[in-house]
Amino acid sequence: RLRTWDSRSQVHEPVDRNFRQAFSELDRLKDKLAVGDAVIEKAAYVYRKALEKGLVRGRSISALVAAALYAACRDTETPRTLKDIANASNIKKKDVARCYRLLIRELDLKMPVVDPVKCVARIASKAGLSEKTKRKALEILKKAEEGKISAGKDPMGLAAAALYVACVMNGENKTQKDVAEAAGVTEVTIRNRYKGLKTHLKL
Amino acid sequence: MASRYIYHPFIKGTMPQTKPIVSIENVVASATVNQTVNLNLITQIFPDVEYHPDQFPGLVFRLRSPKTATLIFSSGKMVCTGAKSEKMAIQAVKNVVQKLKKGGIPLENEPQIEIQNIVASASLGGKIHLELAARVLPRSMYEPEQFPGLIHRMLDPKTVILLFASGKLVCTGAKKESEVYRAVGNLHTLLEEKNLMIYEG
DNA sequence: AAATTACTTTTTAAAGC
DNA sequence: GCTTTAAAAAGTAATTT
Repeated sequence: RLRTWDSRSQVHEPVDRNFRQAFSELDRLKDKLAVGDAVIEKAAYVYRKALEKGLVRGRSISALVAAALYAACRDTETPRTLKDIANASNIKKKDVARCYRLLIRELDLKMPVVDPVKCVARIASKAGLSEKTKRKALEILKKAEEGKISAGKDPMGLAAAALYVACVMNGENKTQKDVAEAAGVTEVTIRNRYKGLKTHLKL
Repeated sequence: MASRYIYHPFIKGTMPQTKPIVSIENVVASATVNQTVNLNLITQIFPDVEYHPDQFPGLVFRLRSPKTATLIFSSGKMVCTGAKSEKMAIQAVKNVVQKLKKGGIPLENEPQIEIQNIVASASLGGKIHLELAARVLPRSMYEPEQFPGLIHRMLDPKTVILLFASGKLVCTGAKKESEVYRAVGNLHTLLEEKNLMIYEG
């Protein structure tokens, strides 16, 4: 599928040379992150817009490709974290985040806010939690969102805390550390979110 | 919190639901004495200064009052940070130059001073629906995984405001204190117009 | 598990790498 | 781009007690 872009890149302009490098990078990340063609196509579209706007000038192509891919994941609601993209691309999370914000600013992109509900499935499968616990966590999360406790908080931390509470309620033998590691947050964050859930939702 | 200011938007008799409380937190000023300066000589006369030329070309000259840190370069240009008002920033630079003169550093000119940036914090009287604000406010970004506040770029006055769910905010980029008050007032009005504020207590 | 310290974001100038 | 300086906001994190 990337062959159409490759053939377009046959014309030897500096821009096409940049494209080829970006596309091969995207193709490599596609397998590492196991994302679909639609996500890669969106990432390529975003990258092209960035190139047209001259945002690549003086910047790492790899970092911008990674940022474009993260933007595509966010836009398509594909659950990939900044850390996932950073690890797959060997670029510091801080740099991917910086380039991502640049793309949002300069290309006037509007991204949906990460939904904690979508984080639940990933954490639950990584930690090996039951369907019942997952469903309970979703209920807890919905009450939390209604209660306006979510604003400004890391969606992963919220989802992890909801799952931990659900584990306790269902008697699943999972420690805070188990859930924290699966979510990529610390136990302290789970404890802090747990406090909020406990007080505001009377759990 | 040095200079505290309470914003009064009820100019035409329309009483707002809250009055923002603004505090100027940091003022950055640049200055020049229009002549080169021997930084090593300053280090000899003022043993408390920090100067590591291999790390950074500027010398750090700290004042206890006004509590500021001034970077001095061999070109005679300076950057003063930490002041709580435009006036304090200007006075700080004058104090630094005066101390250098009294210490025996040959300076002939008065410093030319320019305010470059003002950082302020403020509290609007209610909580904010950040998620909704992210969708309706132009030039705004809200990424809770990266930072808890919404980043809004205001065109006039040209400033950047970090808005938090608590209704507190940080305004930066202003070059005059009056621009800070105008920016906060503009955002407050905008948030109320678009029903993005939540007044509870 | 509470406290402390420290880092994330934004802004701005300076001289040099 | 980076380096250094200051400052606030609220969240997350790494250490220490």
